[in-house]
Amino acid sequence: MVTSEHDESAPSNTEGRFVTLRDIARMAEVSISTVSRALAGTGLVNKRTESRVLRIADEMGYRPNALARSLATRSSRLVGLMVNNMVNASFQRLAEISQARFAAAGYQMLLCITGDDPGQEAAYLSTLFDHRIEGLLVLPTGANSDLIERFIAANSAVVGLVRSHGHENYDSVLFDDAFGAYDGTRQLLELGHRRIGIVVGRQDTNSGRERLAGYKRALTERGIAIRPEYVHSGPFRPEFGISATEAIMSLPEPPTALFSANHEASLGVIGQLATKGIVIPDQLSLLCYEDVPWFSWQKPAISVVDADAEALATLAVDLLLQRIATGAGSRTGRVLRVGARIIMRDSCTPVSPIG
Amino acid sequence: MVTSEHDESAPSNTEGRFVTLRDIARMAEVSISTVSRALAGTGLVNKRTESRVLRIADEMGYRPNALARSLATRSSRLVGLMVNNMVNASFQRLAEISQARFAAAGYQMLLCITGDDPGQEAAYLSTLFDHRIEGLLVLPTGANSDLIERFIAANSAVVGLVRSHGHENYDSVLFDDAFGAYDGTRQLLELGHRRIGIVVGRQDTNSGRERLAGYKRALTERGIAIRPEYVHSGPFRPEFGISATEAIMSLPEPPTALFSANHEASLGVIGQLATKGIVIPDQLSLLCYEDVPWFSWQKPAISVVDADAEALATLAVDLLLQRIATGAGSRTGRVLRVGARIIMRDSCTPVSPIG
DNA sequence: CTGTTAGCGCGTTCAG
DNA sequence: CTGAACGCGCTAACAG
Repeated sequence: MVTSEHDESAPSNTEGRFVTLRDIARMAEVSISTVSRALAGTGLVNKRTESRVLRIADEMGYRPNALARSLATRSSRLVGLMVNNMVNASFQRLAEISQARFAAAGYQMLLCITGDDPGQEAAYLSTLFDHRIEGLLVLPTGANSDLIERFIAANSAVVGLVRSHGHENYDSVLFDDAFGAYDGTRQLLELGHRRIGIVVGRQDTNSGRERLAGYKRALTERGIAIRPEYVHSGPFRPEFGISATEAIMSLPEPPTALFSANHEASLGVIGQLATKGIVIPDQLSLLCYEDVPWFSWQKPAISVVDADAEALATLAVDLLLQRIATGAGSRTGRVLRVGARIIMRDSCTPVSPIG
Repeated sequence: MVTSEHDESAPSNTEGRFVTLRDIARMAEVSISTVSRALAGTGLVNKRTESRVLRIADEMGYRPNALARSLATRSSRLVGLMVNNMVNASFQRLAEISQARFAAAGYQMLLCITGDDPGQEAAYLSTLFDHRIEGLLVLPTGANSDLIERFIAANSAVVGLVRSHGHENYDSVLFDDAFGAYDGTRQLLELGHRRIGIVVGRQDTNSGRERLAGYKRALTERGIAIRPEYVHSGPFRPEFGISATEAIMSLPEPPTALFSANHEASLGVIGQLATKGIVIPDQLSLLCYEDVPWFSWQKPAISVVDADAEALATLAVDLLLQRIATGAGSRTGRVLRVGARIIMRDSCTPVSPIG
């Protein structure tokens, strides 16, 4: 009886139709609710019918319709990740880690890549809102705070990443660039360097400002005057690294150490140093910012201040998950910082006594 | 009348509730269907009421519930992207490009990162199925073809990426590694090299096998015997690059050119070459596989056979989109190849006359 | 042009 | 323990 074949078209799932609770209910000769309860494992169902339903569901290849479930439960179990690009090593780790952790927590992740374009960002924020995401991890351009506010108004959790524009209504987790640069500069100081150049990001960015500030603080603390000709701030591009390096190293009195605190420019810095035949670390100690695998395979291996993207990602996801679980709760707008760590390899040495 | 305030709690969207069609309908004093039609821009609505509805919807901050819409229309407008990791440059481009193109076509992308683990892959395939994705871009481990078949059985489009295990039921777009390696080797031959070493991937992978085959074919065509001591195949890890390089370059008669056709190993190859003090390209011409930005900033800049991830991504997405649009249609299981391109920089020179 | 009705697939009362 | 009935928010016939 149970295994009898009905000649009414059996929903054999060969033609674009999906197996639904009703199909199983018919087959098992019980009601939809019973099937639903059995599948949910509520324990409110007769053991024997439960296992029978489960078996039939399995045989029919049943898979719940997440959309329908979301609608009924009013919870989408969807989260959004919105970043600039996927090229930056930090964002890669962010995507990998958050995707894994969200999945483990039963959430699916919608990925959006803005290219740092406010227009794109606005469009994506709307779509994500439409999908009723329960949480948003966002590296904001700053131009769409109103759209972001909409999420928290609708009771979804938001955690900001990497950038903060001051007074948002949600928590943000940022790199502690000020301290990282401070610490990196101090290391150079420890090695005896007194003439330290820096290539840093644009001063209208968080990281650019903070890293420069850290550098200055370290120097000032040691009573060393800031030499304007030693500091170059500019765009996050390799080309800028070239020109800045050229300028700094052509000085009548060039530095003995260079802090390349603009990651994208580092490519140009390293290239230009090689072009000029400046040998590292003998003639110049080099310290970069943000670790990438090839740094450790360079000759000499490049020392870095690593921004620790893993830590940031982990913290951000945990925060978001917790926020989702506990409800919006307190909208403090805290700013958390994840510390940088210094990885000393072979590109920095004590300043030579004659230097 | 229209603007009168009802004392029943107005849905002012300040408390986690979302504005629905019904809210607008009440406010505009029309039926839900009229609102739906007005918002959909069907033109089946009186111009004046349409604009009024639109205005009210806007004022109330209405945003359609994508989940409910999906359920009603039986189309989720969701697609899935499933890859190994996000570190590989090819996958980054894949993610960026596909996300952008899908978004432009009105699809949202669910990202899944498998870590090349069949277990993870299986879990993700199920979740994606549950979400009723309309299309899937997948770099398959090969262990879950049954789960992938389920998608095409359910009439969703599938396009395979990078790997093919032979006889799948869906189209795949792969890199033309055999030709890329063949072409790269030929370039080296053109430069006069006759002793050419190769460091390549594991022979139980598609790319590993094909690249080695391409290398061999180029040599054979020129009547040059394959020297076993010149070919090293192994894992996709920098460490392997080190040992392979060490072995090859310690040979009594080392090659005059080295083809590092295992991208991950290239880091180690380059590092080890530097360690041994082998100067490129004077003592050895070096050709790598898969371009990354830092190759062009090395001194000398590294020549590469670039696998052209953009082309692959673009083609794959187009294929999938088209497949979604036209329905499953022919399930030919075609295998498309995107050609590699050679980017000659400074790491290869003609073999020296004395060499 | 508009309103009424009927689902989409599922969870969740509320009675039995 | 089980089934009937309702609703999630929206689209899609079907009448008027």
